[in-house]
Amino acid sequence: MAQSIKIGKSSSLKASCQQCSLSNLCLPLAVSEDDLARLEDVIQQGHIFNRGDYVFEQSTPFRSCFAVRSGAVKTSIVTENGDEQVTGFFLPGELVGLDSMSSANYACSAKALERTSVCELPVEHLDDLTHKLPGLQHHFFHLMSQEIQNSHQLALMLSKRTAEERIASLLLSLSSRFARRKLSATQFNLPMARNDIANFLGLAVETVSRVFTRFQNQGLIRARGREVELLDIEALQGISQEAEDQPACQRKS
Amino acid sequence: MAQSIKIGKSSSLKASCQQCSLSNLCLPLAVSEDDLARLEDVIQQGHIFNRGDYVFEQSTPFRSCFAVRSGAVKTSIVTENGDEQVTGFFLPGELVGLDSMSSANYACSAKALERTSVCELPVEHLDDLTHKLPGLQHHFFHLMSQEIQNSHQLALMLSKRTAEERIASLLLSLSSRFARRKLSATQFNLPMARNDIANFLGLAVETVSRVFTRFQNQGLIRARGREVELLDIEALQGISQEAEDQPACQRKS
DNA sequence: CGCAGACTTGACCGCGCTCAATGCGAGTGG
DNA sequence: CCACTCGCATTGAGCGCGGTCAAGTCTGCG
Repeated sequence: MAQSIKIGKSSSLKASCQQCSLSNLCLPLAVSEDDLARLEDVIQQGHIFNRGDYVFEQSTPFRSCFAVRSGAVKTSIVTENGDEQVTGFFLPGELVGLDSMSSANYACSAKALERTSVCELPVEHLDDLTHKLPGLQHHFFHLMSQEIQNSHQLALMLSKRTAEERIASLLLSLSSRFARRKLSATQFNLPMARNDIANFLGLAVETVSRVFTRFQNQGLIRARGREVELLDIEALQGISQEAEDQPACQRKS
Repeated sequence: MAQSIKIGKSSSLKASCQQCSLSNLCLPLAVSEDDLARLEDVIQQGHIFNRGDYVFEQSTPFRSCFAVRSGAVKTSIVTENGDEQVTGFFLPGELVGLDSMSSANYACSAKALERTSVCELPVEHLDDLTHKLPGLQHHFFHLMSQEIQNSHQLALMLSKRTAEERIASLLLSLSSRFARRKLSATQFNLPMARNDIANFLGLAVETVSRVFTRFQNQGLIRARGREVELLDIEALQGISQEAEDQPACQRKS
């Protein structure tokens, strides 16, 4: 199923967290240099997954969180009925599995959207570590609370936003996350299929497709398959935050 | 604004967490008896809020989480545009504010839906405590991860469920949470207005109203204002989990 | 008693879903 | 090299759920 390759004997390819180009995203300032050394003993680097592989599957025993190093991961929950909800997309530097912390089993499945490498953080060791390093505990609380906030933002989108607003928001979110990694904010490849976008945003695939072409006709984006270029970011921001009231400048009183 | 009454000099009305009837919900088994004593030193009990009072407000400095002791609280986020999303309802024994943990400011507002008393857990002290009590850290990780899961379930509802399914789900959720506190699972008062239900479930107030009367006409519930009686829980469960496919017994192959 | 806010009910309509057909690119095998 | 297939994406036609707008009713409170 999931093809996981452990690399070497730990010395050869075991790049340290200190040298990792993502360290400022993945573990920002939370821990001192000394502490980093301890952390590295615990983290298992170099798991590789191919497109479609599961990093972990819902309802299997919870063992670890995973930091995405390269590639991309989507998480989703499945109900008894079999319908699925994509709950998030995770890009390099982001942490997957926080929704299962201290649970017996994984609360969602995590699937690689493309060839992806991750670092594994086994919880058993994490418990010890967070106990010894107060900064790390803080950091986890912070990451988890942000995960909650993200999910609340998603709920707001799903319940209040139109199709165009949702898609503009998603494009901008991806854009800023690429920018954080010093990649182009205006030109990138979508790691996920239209289907995943639709599911995540609570839309039909056809609607996603239609909005993409509409945006293209309006000159807001240029899209060919998964290649996307944002041509008018300000307009997209305007769409993504559209209020239901008229903007102040147009209101009567 | 928020009328917060600190009670006595701590000895008189300061019921201990051990004696609190909600302790098994609020702090289940996570800490030993000795540890409970330490915890009690930190928790401030007896804040009282009237209907409509804010327990805390979005974007004000984050200081504490709050455990609901009696009454009910709703949390909501507000965007720049001014539209609001109710993100949760909190009943006695449940913890409010986890989405702001380790943030500078509260990520949402919390408003009392009726006369409500809460216990306050100041984070500064919590940091020390979780450091000393490994069980408590676990407990918080667990509560926060469940909060994420709840929010993901909400997202699933908002993006996949019909109006009837959403309302059936909410009624059943409230029912089981009342039951956990040894209250009737079939007869209770809704702590929130139709408006709040509508906002939470991503519906219009009118739709909520219509579904309530439809359920009533079908003999599933009896509702008069905020008084609700669930007459056919099994039917409601059936509705809440309705699959988009035909049930297996009716499928062709 | 009267008012304001919450709730209900009805008529209408539009966004986005459904169903169905077609287009397109990549991988496969003859 | 083309023919074929399979998955994914696009486009069009039609319609239904739930939103909007507008009255009307109920409830609690001063």
